[in-house]
Amino acid sequence: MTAITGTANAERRAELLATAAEVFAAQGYNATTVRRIADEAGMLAGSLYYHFDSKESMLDEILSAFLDELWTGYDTVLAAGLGPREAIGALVTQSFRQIDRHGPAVAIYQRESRHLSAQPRFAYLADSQLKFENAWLRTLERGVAEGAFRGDLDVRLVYRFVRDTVWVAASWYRPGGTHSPEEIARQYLSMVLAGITTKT
Amino acid sequence: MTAITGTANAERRAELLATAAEVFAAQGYNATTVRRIADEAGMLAGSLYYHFDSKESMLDEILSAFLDELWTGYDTVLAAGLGPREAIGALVTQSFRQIDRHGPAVAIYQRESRHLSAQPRFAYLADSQLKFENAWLRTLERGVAEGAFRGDLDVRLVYRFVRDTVWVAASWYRPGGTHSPEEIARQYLSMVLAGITTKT
Amino acid sequence: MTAITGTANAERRAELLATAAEVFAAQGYNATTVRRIADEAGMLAGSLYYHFDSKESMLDEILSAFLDELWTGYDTVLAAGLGPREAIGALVTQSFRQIDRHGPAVAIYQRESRHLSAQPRFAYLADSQLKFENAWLRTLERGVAEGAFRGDLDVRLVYRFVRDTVWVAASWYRPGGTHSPEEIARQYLSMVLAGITTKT
Amino acid sequence: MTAITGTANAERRAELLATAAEVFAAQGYNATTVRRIADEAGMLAGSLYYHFDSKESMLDEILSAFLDELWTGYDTVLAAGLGPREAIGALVTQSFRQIDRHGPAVAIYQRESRHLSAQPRFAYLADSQLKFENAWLRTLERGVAEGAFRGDLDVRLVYRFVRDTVWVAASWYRPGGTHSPEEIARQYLSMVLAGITTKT
DNA sequence: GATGAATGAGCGTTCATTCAT
DNA sequence: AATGAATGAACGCTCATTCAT
Repeated sequence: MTAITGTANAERRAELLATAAEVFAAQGYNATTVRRIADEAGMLAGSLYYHFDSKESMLDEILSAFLDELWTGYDTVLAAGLGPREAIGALVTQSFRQIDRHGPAVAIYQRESRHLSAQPRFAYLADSQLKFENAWLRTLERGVAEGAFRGDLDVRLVYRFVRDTVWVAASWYRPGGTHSPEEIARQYLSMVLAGITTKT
Repeated sequence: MTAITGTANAERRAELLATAAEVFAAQGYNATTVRRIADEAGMLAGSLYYHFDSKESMLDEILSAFLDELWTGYDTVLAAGLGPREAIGALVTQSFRQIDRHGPAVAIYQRESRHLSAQPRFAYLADSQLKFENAWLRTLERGVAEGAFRGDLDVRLVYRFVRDTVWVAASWYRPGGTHSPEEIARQYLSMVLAGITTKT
Repeated sequence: MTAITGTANAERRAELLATAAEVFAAQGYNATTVRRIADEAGMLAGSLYYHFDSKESMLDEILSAFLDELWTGYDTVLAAGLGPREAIGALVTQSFRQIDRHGPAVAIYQRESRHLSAQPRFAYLADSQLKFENAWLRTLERGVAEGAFRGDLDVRLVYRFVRDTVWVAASWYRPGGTHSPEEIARQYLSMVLAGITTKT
Repeated sequence: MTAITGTANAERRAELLATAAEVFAAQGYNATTVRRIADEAGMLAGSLYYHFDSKESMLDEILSAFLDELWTGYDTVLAAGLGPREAIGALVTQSFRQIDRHGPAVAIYQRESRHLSAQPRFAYLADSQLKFENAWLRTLERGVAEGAFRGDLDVRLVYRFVRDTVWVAASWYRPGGTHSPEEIARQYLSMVLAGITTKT
């Protein structure tokens, strides 16, 4: 009984969060009213507070759930002991899969994370950002050291170039379109890798 | 005397707009209160309305001034009759110069233009966007036709790749840093062009 | 249960509108603050917006409800096929009844209708005004043609005279005073009719 | 020198007050902005404060100047020792002349005096109102006592009837129209007097 | 006498949130 | 679980007023 209710409860929460994420992504967090989310979910604004503490806690759950999944994928890649080129390829592909599966969350993250990370509650965004930066920078530096990547470029610039190149796609990518995430990843990689690898 | 006053007036407006642009860029347009802009400018909220009609008209002036300058530069490049590679290079360099000079405006444009362009007042954003897309797509297609650029990639994907790659830089670029806009443009171009040009 | 709630809801709206009408009538629409209405209703200003879209929509509801009732009464009189003297008498009596029942609305109408009717939302005020004028003028002209009313007076002047004479009473009439609306109508009529009817 | 300046000064004040009165009459006192008056006078809002202490003091001057003139005329009539019928006639004619000469002031008085008279500064409005009421009531009562006016009507009702009948005309009367104030007075009187005098 | 720029109080309105039912 | 009604803080904006120039 309790288990069933708990599951039903969890499902309802997930549904509501998915709805909220879509609206946040479409209109921006600040510009989204709680009433709008409730409308979309077929209830009144006040009723959402039975399920969630606040508008902010909805945002929090959306972003942390996304980051949890993201890091599960990334950590697997990083632990696989791949060479620099393959590692970069795997990370990019992972990223496009996340964009495909968590499009709204990615879009929210892109738009809001900078100013959110100043708040204690969202400090984990800054942590994640740092961990992310470290993972990429180390992989790139390893590639330069091994002679796989060009050494004449500022590594931080390359990092930002690759990072932005990938994540910004969330602003136009729509699931179910012409290209699968893997196909987009393939084309992106063929450009990006050509730009940063040494000529052989 | 009148000339001096006129100039002083125009300077004050420009100062206030620069202040507003910085705050809009840092916090987002919606999240920025008119009181915050006034604080930053050392006056009271109501006083801003002596200089501007509304918060929205400040945004309007910031964005249209930016786009005017941008297109002055772009039109010069596009009318110069350059080859595809050189044209892309010149456009990218122009863009980084704009980021250097109008950083906040670029950041605001990135964040807000999608939903703003639905309003009649900001229809020019959609027009600009279209003109921009045409300029880039034609240059890229010309490059493919002439054999300068790779023909195995989706041209729209390449367009988005290059476009985002450049403009997203506004989100981290700070004037007066280690690299000049021209240096950043040079490094970006050496990556981007390697990714899209045919191997010779 | 739903019916009770629906009724309660409608009653609350009506109460709030009556409160608003009194304040509007006492201080003028523009000079009345939403906070004042809310005070009078025992709530906070923002709470009124749960019930109404705007201050203007309160005004709109007050005026259109009044005009609806007014025309219900007038149309009945006009359709009854009375002679000119009896028709004028019935219209005046109807008017005093409206003043008795909708005193504040009448006062608001007197004070605000001229400038309101320029706004599209309140165009119905101008329509009503025109219909009103037509009804009175035709009745008066019929009376002149039939020899019941004096022909030596400017009919439009007579119209204004009678119209103002009646409606201005709303500015001093208070329900529950010494005279009933019917008694006031009787005395008014005995003056007005003596002034405009031919001597027999 | 001082005299000339003083006169020029007084003329400028009078011009500005006339302008203000027209705007107050057309839009209502509260709805009129100081800036609007200044626009109409060809200056900036702040400049009016060289001539007047405040918006309220403009209103004050307009109303008290009007009442001063009104009472000059009324007092002459009341001191002339006329019979009730002639006295009423002379007062009504005086009133229409005031409407003709001080239309805007009369309109402002009609619209604003009730709520203004609660303020100490405008207590003279209530005084004037009282004096006015006394003059009319005594004249009417004298007429009833002498058998000139009907005794079967409530005198206060008759007073309000005649008073409103006259003053409300300010809301539609425009100087220079078809009828002169004397002609309007004549027609009004022929109706009003027929309504209140005894049949002979 | 008049201007230009600012003040400061207050306005209509929005919205996240609360809570009795 | 959800509703209906309300709160209270904040927002964009207006406007009478001030004052150095």
